[in-house]
Amino acid sequence: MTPYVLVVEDEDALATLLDYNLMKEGFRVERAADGEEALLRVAEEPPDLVVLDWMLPKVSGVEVCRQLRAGSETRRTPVLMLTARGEEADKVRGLDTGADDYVVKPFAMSELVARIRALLRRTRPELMEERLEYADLVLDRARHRVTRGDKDVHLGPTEYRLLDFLMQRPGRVFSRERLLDAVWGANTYVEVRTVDVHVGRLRKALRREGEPDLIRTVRSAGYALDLEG
Amino acid sequence: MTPYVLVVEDEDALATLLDYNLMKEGFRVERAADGEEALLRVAEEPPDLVVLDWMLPKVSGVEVCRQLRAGSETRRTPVLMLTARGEEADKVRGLDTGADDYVVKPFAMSELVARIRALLRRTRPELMEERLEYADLVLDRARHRVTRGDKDVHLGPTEYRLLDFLMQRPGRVFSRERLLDAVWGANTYVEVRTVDVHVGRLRKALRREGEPDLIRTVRSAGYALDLEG
DNA sequence: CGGTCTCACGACACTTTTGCGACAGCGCCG
DNA sequence: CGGCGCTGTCGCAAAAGTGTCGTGAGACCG
Repeated sequence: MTPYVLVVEDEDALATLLDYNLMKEGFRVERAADGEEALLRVAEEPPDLVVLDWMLPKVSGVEVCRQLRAGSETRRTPVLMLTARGEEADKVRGLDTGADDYVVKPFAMSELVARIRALLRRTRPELMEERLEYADLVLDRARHRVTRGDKDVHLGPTEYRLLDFLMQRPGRVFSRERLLDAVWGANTYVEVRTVDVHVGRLRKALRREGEPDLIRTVRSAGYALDLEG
Repeated sequence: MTPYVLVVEDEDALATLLDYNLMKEGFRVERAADGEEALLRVAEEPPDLVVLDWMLPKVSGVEVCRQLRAGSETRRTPVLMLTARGEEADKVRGLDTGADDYVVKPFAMSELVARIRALLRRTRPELMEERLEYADLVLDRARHRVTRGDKDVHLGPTEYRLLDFLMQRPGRVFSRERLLDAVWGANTYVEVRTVDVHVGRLRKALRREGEPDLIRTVRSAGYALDLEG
């Protein structure tokens, strides 16, 4: 979980307010003060959703949006536009910009949050799911609790996030690099092999006598959550 | 309980009176002196109910009400209008604009409180629940009393509110930030770690020889009311 | 069937996060 | 006033979790 939202807004006070409130709502937030910085950050780590001010220094919101649509990694990243009252609201509505939704300033924070939630639910339902299941494994995000066949499994924070990520796409193989990005965050500097260690720990925690191993190692490729080790 | 009521009233004496009385009745109260401030506060933290003066500087009560109805988060927030005597004719329109109830100034405080209670009971029954239970824990809101297995538990005001909040969703994990918002109020500036201290105090107060700890710590995530520490 | 590569795993030193006792400040009440 | 109950902050020690390394077992390849 912890969807990653990039807030692109030049007005500092508003950016801070957004940051604070979205953080509070359980999102991971990064900020960019202009279009240029926004594109840099997106390149660093593609966000799950972008909140984009219409008017921006250097590269305008519309242009940022266009470029997002051009990138293969970000083509489907939902964009929520912030527009001032009279400001070209019709154009945004017209959707020529490629924004998926918009709110008009000034807006209620609660409305913004609701719209963000709605967008994410539409585009990335697995991020919003309260409960992930695979085989006899259950991960309950609200309770922050993992069980395997009714028995509680205790995980450290990192193993928990790792499992959460793997459970979003069971069966799929992820490279160590991909896992580092997803679980540790894009700009953390950690040995790649550290992933092995945590996968090992997760395996151990998930291990049940007689039950099959749920994590599959794909030699020289990565790991996957999968019946049949 | 501790429903959060936003009082929007420009006349200072009346606002203070309302604040004082509602507080006394067990509500958490915030004040806004005009429509603009009201909308800001609502954006910060959506209240459980709004007491709204009909006549307001900057943005009128009707307009505030209309905007509340526009926000998806606040669409269902009950609004209680305060109208002056001469504004009788406007009563109907007040209800047209989406207010859920109204009282005519001057009014008896007890009537206002009764109407607030009625509205909340209708819209947010879980907030008005008289009695919360979990395991052998009982929190009686009417008596403002907590017992664990027949034995009285003494709590300070903060621990009481904290427990009340946790008991509304047992098992769920709340971050320290979320708890600060819910228990201390959204715009109070208190160290995050203070939550730990109060959780600690609550734990101690709830502790019974031989019984399990009812509060679960989730490392790097928060706390939950839960059997099975 | 060796030579490589890759991975699992235990050990360990280091960080981060929590629990807790101590303490000073505050508002209230007799 | 002076005590009392409550609060918020500190600092420290314990607990829990983290990242790196070395070793050895197995997998893959020609």
